[in-house]
Amino acid sequence: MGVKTVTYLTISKYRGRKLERPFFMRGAETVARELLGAVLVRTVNGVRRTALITETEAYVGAHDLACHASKGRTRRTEIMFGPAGYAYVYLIYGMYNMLNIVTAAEGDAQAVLLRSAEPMDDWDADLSGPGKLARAFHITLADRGLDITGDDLYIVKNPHYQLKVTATPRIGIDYAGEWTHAPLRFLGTQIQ
DNA sequence: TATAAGATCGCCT
DNA sequence: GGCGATCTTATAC
Repeated sequence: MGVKTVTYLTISKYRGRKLERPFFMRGAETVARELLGAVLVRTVNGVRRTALITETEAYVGAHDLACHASKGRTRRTEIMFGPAGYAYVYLIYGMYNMLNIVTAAEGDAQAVLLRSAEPMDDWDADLSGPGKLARAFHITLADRGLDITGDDLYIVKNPHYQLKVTATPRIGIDYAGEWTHAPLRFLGTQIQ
């Protein structure tokens, strides 16, 4: 597995359209691919922070043994069975929050994990991992169920701006049997 | 009520 | 490359 060495252009005047609920009401794989090159936006400590999404993973439903929803409909996974466009946040290893976005139809427990991003607009931050990304955007368990199409946390995409997409197996799911090697992790690299 | 393990990271050698 | 931190969740007793 190679180290990411691509340097992204700073797009300080990035403009795009805020993603509304229908965008998320599709399969997690499609949403995960199309989120590459989109921009995550949140105002943290009074400062508007933006980051170009460069790595995602799709968790495609209760039949996906890597997906937490494969354990069934529990208090933890309840949000994933709900409508699309809301945050599924959980704590891993006792210290890192993971930011996911619920996708697909209500009752179909799919979600996309945001794994890494490139800070934009002169923001000096390391967003090169899901724990670091969530920490920098101040995502915590208190944000479970947050509406991703609302005013607090949202995503903007310029359909004319595309990244080259590479698919690989997902990280850290060796327990997932036949699903361990499914190419559902997506990396976006700049097209020259 | 108790226990084991986890969609990670940072520090160590 | 290995390992410890730290706590929620699911599952077992």
